[in-house]
Amino acid sequence: MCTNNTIIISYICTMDDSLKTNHILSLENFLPGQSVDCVIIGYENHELHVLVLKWKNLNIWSLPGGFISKEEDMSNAATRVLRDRTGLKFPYLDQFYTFGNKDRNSGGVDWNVITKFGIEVEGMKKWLEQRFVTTGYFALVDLNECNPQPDFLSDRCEWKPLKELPELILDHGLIIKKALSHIKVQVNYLPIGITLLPELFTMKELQKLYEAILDKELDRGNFQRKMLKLGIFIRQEKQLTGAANKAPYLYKFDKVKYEKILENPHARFN
Amino acid sequence: MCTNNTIIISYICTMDDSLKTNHILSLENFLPGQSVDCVIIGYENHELHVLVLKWKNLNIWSLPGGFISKEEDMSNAATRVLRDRTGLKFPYLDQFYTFGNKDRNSGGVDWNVITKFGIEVEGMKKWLEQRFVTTGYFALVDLNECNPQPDFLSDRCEWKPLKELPELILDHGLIIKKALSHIKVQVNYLPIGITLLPELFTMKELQKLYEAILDKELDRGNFQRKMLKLGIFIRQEKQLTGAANKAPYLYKFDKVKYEKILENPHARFN
DNA sequence: ACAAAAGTGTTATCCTTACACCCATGT
DNA sequence: ACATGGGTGTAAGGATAACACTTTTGT
Repeated sequence: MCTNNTIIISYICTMDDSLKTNHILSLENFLPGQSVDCVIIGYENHELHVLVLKWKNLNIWSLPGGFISKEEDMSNAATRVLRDRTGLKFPYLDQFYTFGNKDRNSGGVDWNVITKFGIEVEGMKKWLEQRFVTTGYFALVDLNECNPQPDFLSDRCEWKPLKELPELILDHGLIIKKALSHIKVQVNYLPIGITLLPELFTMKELQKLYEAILDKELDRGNFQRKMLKLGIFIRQEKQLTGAANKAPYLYKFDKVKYEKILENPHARFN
Repeated sequence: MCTNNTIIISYICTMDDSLKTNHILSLENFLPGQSVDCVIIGYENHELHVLVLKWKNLNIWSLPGGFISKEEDMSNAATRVLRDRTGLKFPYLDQFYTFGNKDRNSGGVDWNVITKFGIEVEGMKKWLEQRFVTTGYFALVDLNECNPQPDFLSDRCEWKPLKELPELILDHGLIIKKALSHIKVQVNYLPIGITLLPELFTMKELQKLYEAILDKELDRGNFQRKMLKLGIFIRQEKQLTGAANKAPYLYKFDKVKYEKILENPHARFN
């Protein structure tokens, strides 16, 4: 049982080195009935995107998630999931809500499907069928720095724009909604731009990002003035767009000043 | 084993009637390694208070908490704990954070003390010693409407002002801190006044409440104007204080208008 | 009369909003 | 020349902050 489990668990959960050497990996090494799910958010083409998994040979989609080793902090489990799916080392990641409804993961999924995945682990099906309480984490990432990797249940790991999200298993759709509304409410306290945009960006791009998060249009001139007044931007030379208009400036963040300003409430967008 | 457990569990967890009739109550009926803790907040004498428990015959203090039945939603467990400790039927209660550090409840407590409590349940000590992930809920209540009741571990259940909190077990101090900072950040979206103050109150009292939550002083005149402009107050006749000054008006909330205003951001206090 | 606290007023300053205007660029 | 979108300007209205003035009440 151990050898088999060791293989599987290395899929479920790429352990930290410290955990690897100290423990035999098997389902008993995880907290029963507890999991983490990650809403990994990126931004491209003026739209927010979420990273989702498609299950092997099936038209079933889910959020990336994982179990919590008895030897690790819960936040570590979330970091692990995020790292395994994206390759990112120092992501922005935070907890936003814990989903504990009794029936949240009963029904909707026939766990017999895992037998088709070539997974033969003693107790695996029973493990997956038990009642789970899951804690939702959200990550803000630069989509272009990610290298999406499917997990042991899935054959695809893809960015989907919010408006084209497939139907997701269980309450994963609700989990995404909750993450987005959390980000919307907390927008003034989160490092939105610095995590979701590439190193260099235009004010227009930053504005479109805020518009996507707040789900409403903002005035161009006012946005620019408000943002620049924060004093956390470094203006670069002009961009040579080749478009039929004035070339916009490129900006990058003054990371030191950004850190300071996040501690206290700053520019407000309502 | 069952009879004994049934008695104990009725202390740990006053079940809903629906649960009572359907299940034999024993430790196996609870989610292992998962709990809820409640930061129950009241307001009196210009200070925020938290409801805490003192363990039987010991100088050990903790937050009221409980376990989650396999047959109930997690939020129901929190409501149950709150109801059992305060008698309140329709409290304002919300989740704010889940604490999942590996070592959060290892060390610090010698669970052998429970043998002194006259509790003899098979596996009880082991149950309490396992690693727990706990979800924090906060409640905003009218302190005068509460009827504090100790649980099976405690002989006292008391309101303590924030500045006179005793040392608490495990990470319960941290849990309170996190709850307070959550309330501070969310203050404009929470029904602060309507839950924490009695039916009738003066503007001065409301101001002192906001000052306690925000931990800073506010200008009297500006506070009054800002609040009243919200249009959610009904002015009553003057109060006959007997103090050597002009008698202040009493107010009560217009609950219908209050509901509406909480949905959208309203008056801001920073 | 006086102190104390309520209720209300005043003013300068800042922020927000909704536009308008000019500038640079490629077709 | 002209359309397109960037950068900046402006003026009205609202919100904020600091403080002053008046009113009520018990001693």
